[in-house]
Amino acid sequence: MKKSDRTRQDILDATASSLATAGYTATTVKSIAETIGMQDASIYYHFSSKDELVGEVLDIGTARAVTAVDQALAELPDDHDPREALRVAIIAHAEAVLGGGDYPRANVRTFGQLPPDLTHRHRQGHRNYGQIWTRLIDDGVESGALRGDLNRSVARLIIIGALCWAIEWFDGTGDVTAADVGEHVFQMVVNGLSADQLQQNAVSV
Amino acid sequence: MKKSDRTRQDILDATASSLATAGYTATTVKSIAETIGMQDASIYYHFSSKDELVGEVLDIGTARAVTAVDQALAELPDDHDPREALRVAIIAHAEAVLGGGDYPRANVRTFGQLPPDLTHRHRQGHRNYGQIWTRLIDDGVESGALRGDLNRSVARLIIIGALCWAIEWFDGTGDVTAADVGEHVFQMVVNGLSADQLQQNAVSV
DNA sequence: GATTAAATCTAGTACACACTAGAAAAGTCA
DNA sequence: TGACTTTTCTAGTGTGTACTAGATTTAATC
Repeated sequence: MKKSDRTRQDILDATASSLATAGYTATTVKSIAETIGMQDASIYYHFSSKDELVGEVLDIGTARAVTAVDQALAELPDDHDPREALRVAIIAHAEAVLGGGDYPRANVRTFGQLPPDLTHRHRQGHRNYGQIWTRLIDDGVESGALRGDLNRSVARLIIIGALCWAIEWFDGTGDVTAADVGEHVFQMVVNGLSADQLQQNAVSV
Repeated sequence: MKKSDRTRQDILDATASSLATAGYTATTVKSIAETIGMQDASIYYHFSSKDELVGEVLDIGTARAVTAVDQALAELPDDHDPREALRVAIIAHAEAVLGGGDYPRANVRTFGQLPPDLTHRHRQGHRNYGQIWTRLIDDGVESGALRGDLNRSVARLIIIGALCWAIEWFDGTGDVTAADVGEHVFQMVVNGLSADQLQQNAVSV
């Protein structure tokens, strides 16, 4: 019983790592098995198919990202500015996906590469995650902190997109951290790049 | 001579379409051949390998995106505001990648799914494209129109990322157009979401 | 230590893929 | 029409993939 759990975890970890760096297609059952020193057939004692294994990795990734953002928001004071909530959520997302473990990275990295079944399976998870952001933006607009002349859904997807695409170029080397990327996204989408804007939250990297 | 050119173009078009909607792995030589009513082996009379064919599609896509942005910038008056240049470039990119043909879409859609050889082959093209944006941001900062306290490289990648990721959710249905997406990206990253900001370029969708 | 259960391995199957060789067909032009 | 070229097809090869069946080993229990 114990042995099985440990091996199962090893398989999940190896899969998450491979998905995060190599993508879905390049992540083969054989390569996963090799990483943990097993034969590929042995994987099937623990998981019934590649996609069930991948699906479980992606579920964990979604859960971790949601937890990271929820936790960051929970730590805010009760009377926080809606913009501060957005800032905290953006940075939490950036740290989870860029600086965090392989699971959330696997999730974003393989987005758009998955077979239809897996794509469909995770649509609901993504919707739930999107609702966190919908609420943040709605709060901001309704409180008057954020402008209301833009399409909120488009705005939400642009924020998430800027963050998700960062996985394609951010490598953690250099002196820009995952939190720095989040701070930049916040500065840009909330305060704007324009020099005419307020810069009370200016940051230099 | 004529027949061959037409067939070759059909193959390129079918490949671009498949890459843009299904991605690299799901785009098989057989599926391309089926689309244009041929046997898969016949493709090899026109192209020596799948990756040479895909590479050519991606080259065309890059070229079209570059042309679209360059052309939009060329139409600006000589004394334009650097922010207006950024706006025009962002909208041109959005229209080329979201509303344009399959070739630029194929380029963005397959980014991160390509085998190492193809990735390497297109790195230079992407670098050249990035330089257009580097120049736009540098102009803005040096003229004082854009704030200079942010990392320009990170800012550039965030803008491009917000635009590129839109391909994952934008479908052209509904009443949001590709240009609307571009306008939103501009409004957000330049003027900012914050209600405190200037809204002289406000847009409603 | 013997018996049972859990975990892994060996050795395969079937299939989809990119790609090849050579025959057949279609097109070109005197 | 007939000779020639260009284009496409038929029929395959080899490779890598997910996955299976059954033997074999390792661990747990009495």
